[in-house]
Amino acid sequence: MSLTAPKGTRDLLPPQTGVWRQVETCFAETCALFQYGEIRIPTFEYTEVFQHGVGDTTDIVQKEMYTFQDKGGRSLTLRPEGTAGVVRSFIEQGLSSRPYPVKLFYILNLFRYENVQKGRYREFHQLGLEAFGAPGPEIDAEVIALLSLFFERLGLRNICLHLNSLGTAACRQQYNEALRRYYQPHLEELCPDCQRRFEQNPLRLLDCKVAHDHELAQGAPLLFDYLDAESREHFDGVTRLLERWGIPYEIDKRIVRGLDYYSRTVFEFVSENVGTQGTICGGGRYDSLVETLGGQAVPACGFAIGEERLLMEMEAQGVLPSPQSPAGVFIATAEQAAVLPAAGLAQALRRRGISAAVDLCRRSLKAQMKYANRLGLPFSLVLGADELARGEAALRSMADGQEQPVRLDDPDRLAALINSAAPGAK
RNA sequence: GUGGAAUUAGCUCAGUUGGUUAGAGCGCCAGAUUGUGGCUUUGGAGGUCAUGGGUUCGAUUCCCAUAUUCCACCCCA
Repeated sequence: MSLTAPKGTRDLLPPQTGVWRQVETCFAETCALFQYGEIRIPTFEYTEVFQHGVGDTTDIVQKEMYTFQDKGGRSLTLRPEGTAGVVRSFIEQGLSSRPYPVKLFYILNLFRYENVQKGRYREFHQLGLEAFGAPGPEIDAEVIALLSLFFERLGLRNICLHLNSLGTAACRQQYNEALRRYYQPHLEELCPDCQRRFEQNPLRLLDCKVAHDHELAQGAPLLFDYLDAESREHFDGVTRLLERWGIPYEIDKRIVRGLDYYSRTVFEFVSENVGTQGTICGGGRYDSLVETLGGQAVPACGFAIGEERLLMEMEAQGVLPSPQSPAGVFIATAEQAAVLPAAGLAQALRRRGISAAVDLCRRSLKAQMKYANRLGLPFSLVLGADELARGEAALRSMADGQEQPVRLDDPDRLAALINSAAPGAK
């Protein structure tokens, strides 16, 4: 038996989990400010949901899915992304009968069978949202405004917003043909990857890092020139709003997004601090996905933030919230006779919302004090024979060692005392 | 799927040009302090030297394979 977590997965332990929770809480609160509600969906779906939703030709479906048969012979897949499952739920639950737009956010763990590198794991986490039923550019811009506010609340700076439009499926197809016409004479010179891209996804040709191919891409036709009038108008609508809010953006004609379902607006937030996987957030509009998966034609828009990458960026910028020391009190017992009163007092304090712990290892008073110190608790409460005889305990401030007697029969007062001093605890 | 580097205590790392009981710092437990943490000091626990083969009188050390970690390609968050 191998006692290691499977490749590409990892354990998250306290106090690190507290940092994650703070980031997730901040996201949920920001979403609530824009009136999004949380959706929770299954960890696995029928495999077709992703085949049709993400697209049969994508890398995700072709080589990255954790697919298995259950005992009933059904083909199931651990979710490699959130959108397809949310759209499946939108259709199945009849959410199109809710008032539009339907605004949903999620915090999910996802699974992709890939080789591990910086900012990429086999199980990873995304903070994301989807908005259904709003056809205009206003929702695209608002979703970006939400992201902008979220990053601001986390204290992040200088995450570059890259913006592009892929147009409709029709003009993208025209453009793909134009690209092929442009590259056809040079087919032999292209790197093997690009020869494959030429067949499968010509848009990716623009993205190649090989020097020669990169040069060639400079002269390639621009997708912008193939946008229909409505897509142009839509795109202008997005940028107009971003400018109104003072949100900086950069038009990046190379961003393409890997998933088949995007149309018109696509965007990324990119950082230089996350290795070569610098995309912290990717999103855009997907007007035909609901229909593709068997629902009505409902336009939609969304994004996903890579939580691991977001945390890396926060660390690089030095804005990671420090893990919080526990608040509350450790009730130390100097005598066996104090164990029962200590247990009673601990529960009385907890009822009053004060975090309290007692010795569970039957250790010496000294060892108990050491324990309380190591946990970083602001207070300990010492119960011994002398104090018990007087109906008291000694409340000790761990920061300065000052002690004061407190009544054992007045937990309300004790709770108030601890609460009033707690905010100062580091 | 491909390529590079790495793997010694819970953590960060020394080390053995192949030789008997493998070390340090931090952390953990306990004592010095018979009712009190942090500083100091003393001691203790904790390692099949990633796993499996091979070479050798002898392998933690050399060789091969595998696993895992880190980084990169593809691609994505």
